[in-house]
Amino acid sequence: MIVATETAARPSARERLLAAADELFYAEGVQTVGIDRIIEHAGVAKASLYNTFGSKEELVRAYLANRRDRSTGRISRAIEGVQGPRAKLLAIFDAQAELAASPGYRGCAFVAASAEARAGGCVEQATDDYRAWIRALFLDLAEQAGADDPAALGSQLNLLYDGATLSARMDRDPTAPITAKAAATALLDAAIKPSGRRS
Amino acid sequence: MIVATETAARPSARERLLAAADELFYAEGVQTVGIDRIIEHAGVAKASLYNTFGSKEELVRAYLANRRDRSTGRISRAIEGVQGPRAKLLAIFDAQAELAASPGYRGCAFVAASAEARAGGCVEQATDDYRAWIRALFLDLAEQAGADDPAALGSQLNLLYDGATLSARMDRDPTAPITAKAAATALLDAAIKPSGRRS
DNA sequence: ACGTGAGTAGACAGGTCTGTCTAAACTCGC
DNA sequence: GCGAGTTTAGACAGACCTGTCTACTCACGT
Repeated sequence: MIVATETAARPSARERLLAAADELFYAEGVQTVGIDRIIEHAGVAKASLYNTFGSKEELVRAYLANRRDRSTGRISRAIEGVQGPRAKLLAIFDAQAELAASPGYRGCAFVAASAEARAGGCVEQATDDYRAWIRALFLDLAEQAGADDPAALGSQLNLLYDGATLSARMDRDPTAPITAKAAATALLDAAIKPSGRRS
Repeated sequence: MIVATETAARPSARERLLAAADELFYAEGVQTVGIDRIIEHAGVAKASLYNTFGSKEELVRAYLANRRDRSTGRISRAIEGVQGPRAKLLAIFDAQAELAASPGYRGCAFVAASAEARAGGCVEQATDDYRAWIRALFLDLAEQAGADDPAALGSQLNLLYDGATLSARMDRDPTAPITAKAAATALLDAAIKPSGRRS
């Protein structure tokens, strides 16, 4: 088994391909960007791509898996230093605001990929995985926060999160997560009856 | 000028092309569906398409304009029989719920088209028009409802509306607008201080 | 020095796409 | 009937796409 040069001096062909795919697929769309653009941007030969991934679809799958890991990792990191479920929930929107304000932001990669892919393909599966993770996170934190109806609160906050994603993309408005956070605050206040101690 | 057969017995070639484009573009995507599929589904010759619209891009533009007119018309109809701005705002979500539960629903056509098109094209312009109309509607009703901060409330409700659109599509969950309506109710209660009369 | 294996450049096949063009068929007022 | 304009079917051009294949280069362990 040859596992050398994994994190060697210069990035391997696989890493350069993944980096190029991430950049181009996200910026212009999975369907729009062709293989030739990818390999040109990565600086590798076409045969290297097909030796490494086997097909474009497999490259798309790897691109989405990479996006999922980075997104869930970013959110996890954003809330891990925050104390209390209520503050954690609001910190999710702060992290989203920071992301939406970063240059080159074009909305959720899964929404874009899903709009281009046909139903039932590998894109749909990756999308379902990613969205299930976020949904579970909102539900978990809503339970921890002591909501009267955690499922309802979690869904509502998730809706705000999705809406901010969509608006930031479609309206090119990086302040959408800020608006969502304000609405989330109001929903939290309404959904959590203070049981003894005040905020 | 020849303007006969506008609404004659059998639909004109233009109408059949538009109907075919609406069905196929919405179901499978603007980029994915080719000219040949459109003309086959419409039952017209390729030359008729290019004589009528001139290019595929122009057909896409007509498709989106048609979608916009039907969407804004549907929303206008849904709220025109409802008394009071608060009830009108909630009726928007009822209309959305009905739409999301209809067979073949695949989310917002503009979101899908925007994900496929390149930035700056005619799709972006049509999308901006449509979204500006909805944004103005939410702002107008929030003002009429007497919100303390109409701009904030309008944006927040718009965010819920967008989130429900996205979730209904991505999660294949037609109940998302119902969830959004519940959240909208809570936001309305929090944003409108009762000034004299009760609900 | 040499063989091995990975990477490279690029031609190529087979398919699909948009858009043009030709020639035949059809419609309809007269 | 007839002639003018419209519609039709389909071939075609030119571009682009994915994926395969050949031949060459280069690093490297032994």
